[in-house]
Amino acid sequence: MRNPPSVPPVACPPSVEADAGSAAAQVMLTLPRVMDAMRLAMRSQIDGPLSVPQFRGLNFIDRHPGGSVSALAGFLGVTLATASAMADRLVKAGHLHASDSLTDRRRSELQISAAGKAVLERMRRQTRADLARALQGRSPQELAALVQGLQVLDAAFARTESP
Amino acid sequence: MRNPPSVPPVACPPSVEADAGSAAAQVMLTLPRVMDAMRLAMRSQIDGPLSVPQFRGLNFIDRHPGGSVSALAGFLGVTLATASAMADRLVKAGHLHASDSLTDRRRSELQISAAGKAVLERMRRQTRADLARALQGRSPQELAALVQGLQVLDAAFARTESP
DNA sequence: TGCTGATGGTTAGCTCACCTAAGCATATGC
DNA sequence: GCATATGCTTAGGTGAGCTAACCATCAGCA
Repeated sequence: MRNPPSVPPVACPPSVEADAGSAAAQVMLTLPRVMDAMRLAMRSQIDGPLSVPQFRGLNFIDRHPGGSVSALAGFLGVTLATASAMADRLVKAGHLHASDSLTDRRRSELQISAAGKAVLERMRRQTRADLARALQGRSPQELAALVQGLQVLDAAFARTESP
Repeated sequence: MRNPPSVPPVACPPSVEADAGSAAAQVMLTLPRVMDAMRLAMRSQIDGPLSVPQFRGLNFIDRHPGGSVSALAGFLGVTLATASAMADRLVKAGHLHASDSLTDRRRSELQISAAGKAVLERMRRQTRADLARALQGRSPQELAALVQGLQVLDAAFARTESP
């Protein structure tokens, strides 16, 4: 049981009190709401109706060309079966193509297609714009606070993604 | 142009630059990851396997006893059909019970059951504890930044929930 | 060399969360 | 009193997730 450091080494004292518990409560309150908005923003895309998981998966393959289904599953935090099904749908939709690895014939290597890249790019921009619109009107201070807060979250929940 | 009240004007200048666009990008990056962790924390509950939407729904009814299916749908941001199905499952699971309204016989009034209340309470505590554990080790400053950031998000995406 | 176990994927079968479309019952407004 | 609006359900579909069972293939080793 540690008592809180009596004098936190900050130049600028935080204006809200927070411990891990109340931060957790705030996460439970806020995140689902915003995810809803994000899902909505993505679904309402004119042409490229990628779900949030599909968007993440496509992004992953974009950044890791030739990545395997297992790697995809690892990144998404789902089972192999789930990732396999998702890759299947993305291939069927023409966003990905899969080829057998030459060095390990069990493996299948995923590549993003030109069409997939285009969709991805459009989705990125559009969704980002939609979210940005919702954040319009927040002051620069608020936005800075938001980014900082999310970076903390990110660090706390980072799954080790290999470079 | 109002100056923004939810977060008091900070005396100390933000250490990150942020505009709505980059904040949006950070949201897209971070939120899905953390939602995954939250889903996981909820599913791994020994006894009360509520999904995130079910948890939210149960919470809503807990705070709004006698709430209708429409109200539930409105809160969750889903169609009536979806909310109806969800209420059905929750009733079947014994977490909720539904009764016909006396004043409007189309309406059905949802109440949380004692069992539901117990499950809800346990889930709340457990999930909160799980998330808090993930946030363990963050400094008080970081946690304060997180809470502030989330409050900004919350304000930006608040759906008007009736009193 | 051949067995054994780990790894990579797929298939089948299930639940839940979404949706749209269609339909039924009740309220309400003119 | 009839048209319209509201509350909800049913039917049918997709995607995301799971477990369990299974087939390949690879790698270690006796």
